Amino acid sequence: MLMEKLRTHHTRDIEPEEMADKNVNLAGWVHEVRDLGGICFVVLRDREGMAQVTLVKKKVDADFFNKAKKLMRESVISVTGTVKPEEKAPNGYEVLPDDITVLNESCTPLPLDTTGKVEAEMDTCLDSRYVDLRKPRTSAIFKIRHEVLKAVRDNFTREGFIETTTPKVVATATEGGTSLFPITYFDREAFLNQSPQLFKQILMSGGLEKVFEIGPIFRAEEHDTRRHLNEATSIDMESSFSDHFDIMETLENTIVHAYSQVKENASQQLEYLGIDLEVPETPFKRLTYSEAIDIINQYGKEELEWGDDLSTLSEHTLGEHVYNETGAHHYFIIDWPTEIKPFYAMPYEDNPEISKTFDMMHTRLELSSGAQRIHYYDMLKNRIENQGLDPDSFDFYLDAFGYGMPPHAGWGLGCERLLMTMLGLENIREVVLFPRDRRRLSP
RNA sequence: GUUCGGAUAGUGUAGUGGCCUAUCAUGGGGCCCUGUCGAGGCCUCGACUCGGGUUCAAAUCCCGAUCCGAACGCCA
Repeated sequence: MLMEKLRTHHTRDIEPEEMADKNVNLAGWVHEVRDLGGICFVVLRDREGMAQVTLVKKKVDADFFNKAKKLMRESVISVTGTVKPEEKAPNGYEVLPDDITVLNESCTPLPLDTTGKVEAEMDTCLDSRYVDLRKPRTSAIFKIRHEVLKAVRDNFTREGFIETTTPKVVATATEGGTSLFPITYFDREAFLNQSPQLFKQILMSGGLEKVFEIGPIFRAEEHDTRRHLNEATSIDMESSFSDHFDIMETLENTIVHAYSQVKENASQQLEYLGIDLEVPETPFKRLTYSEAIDIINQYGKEELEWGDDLSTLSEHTLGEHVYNETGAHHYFIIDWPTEIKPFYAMPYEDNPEISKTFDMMHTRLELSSGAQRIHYYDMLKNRIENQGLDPDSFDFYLDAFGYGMPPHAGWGLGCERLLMTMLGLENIREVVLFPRDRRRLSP
């Protein structure tokens, strides 16, 4: 049998009135079988939706009827039949089958229920992702993820950025701080890269002017929360002849475009998830770090001093305060103390205690951080030394600053955090097909 | 890593010392049923994480292990 005969249409392609009495081939999984005695409904599910296949006992061959009602849930089938508009059927039509071919029978019992009658815990779902993904709710998340990534690419492209890919296997623990995963690279030690940061800056020296990258980042931190992954997807950009305020606008535009494209192109998926998506309004509120500390000290349960990093609790205090004041989830914290930001952050010329940096927050979570970068060789080398790092291990990076590095700025945005906040999901693992966390290495 | 909580059929659960031959739902098998859409009715199958201990008696109490969840911490 030729493969194209297995399917002529997806379930959603069928227009009941236009296609009445037409012959179609559907292919997919047996979602459910409802045997009422004299009539039997087989619900076929494909990626796009579901179709009801109806068999009337009196009108079809007895063997065919008995075979259909014994179909196992989640077996893969192909159905040849005619379209019949039918008000009583779920999508306004049903298919009266001439033949049902079992392409591959499913075992029983299933590792989890795909129909939504019985919930499964996340661990169960992740262990059996191949079945979990057949739940319309789960696959909706990944269709939306696709729309987000597509929108992000669209937005960068229309703003004149070019897409790049940089190495994920790197020679040195480039930035200190976070732990890296060591690997063996032939006879040498290497690491999985924690961020494309240094490479995208080198590309500014390379004259590409505006670049972006969407790719994996790896962090060997033993964190154990619902918002951390050890392998995540980072949306990164770097832009020459720009300062931090310029790229904050790009970030706002990226977020807004992602939201509006999802709203436009994934309405069915949003419905599955029960989400009425609100596109955020720009500009996002800009709060200085000093103002943030004042708010936390005034409204929070802890005292922070200027120069402290924000704790989880204080992020929540701040996020809730901003939401109550503005009704918006997204906001910026700008002008951070230079000391608590990475070595490449550019200090203000008139006040080097603070830097041209920002974090972009969602009510309970940091989504992005960015900065204008230091583009002067000597200044950068000093900052590396001041932070207790060895400038020699940064040669491949520092060299790029000696031969015409333009002023530039950039940010990194966590793809998964963007998605989880967009969809109001509690656990970041829900938006990753095969999440890597402290404990999970397979599937 | 710290603190707290949990582990019962394939899945999700009820069950705080004897009434457990373990509840309910879903699912599998069987029977009935012509319009279901979480179809319905009847029958049936299928489980107490592991190892010690206390007790006449442990799913239940205690100790240890393993695994899981939540908050925090860590996260240039």
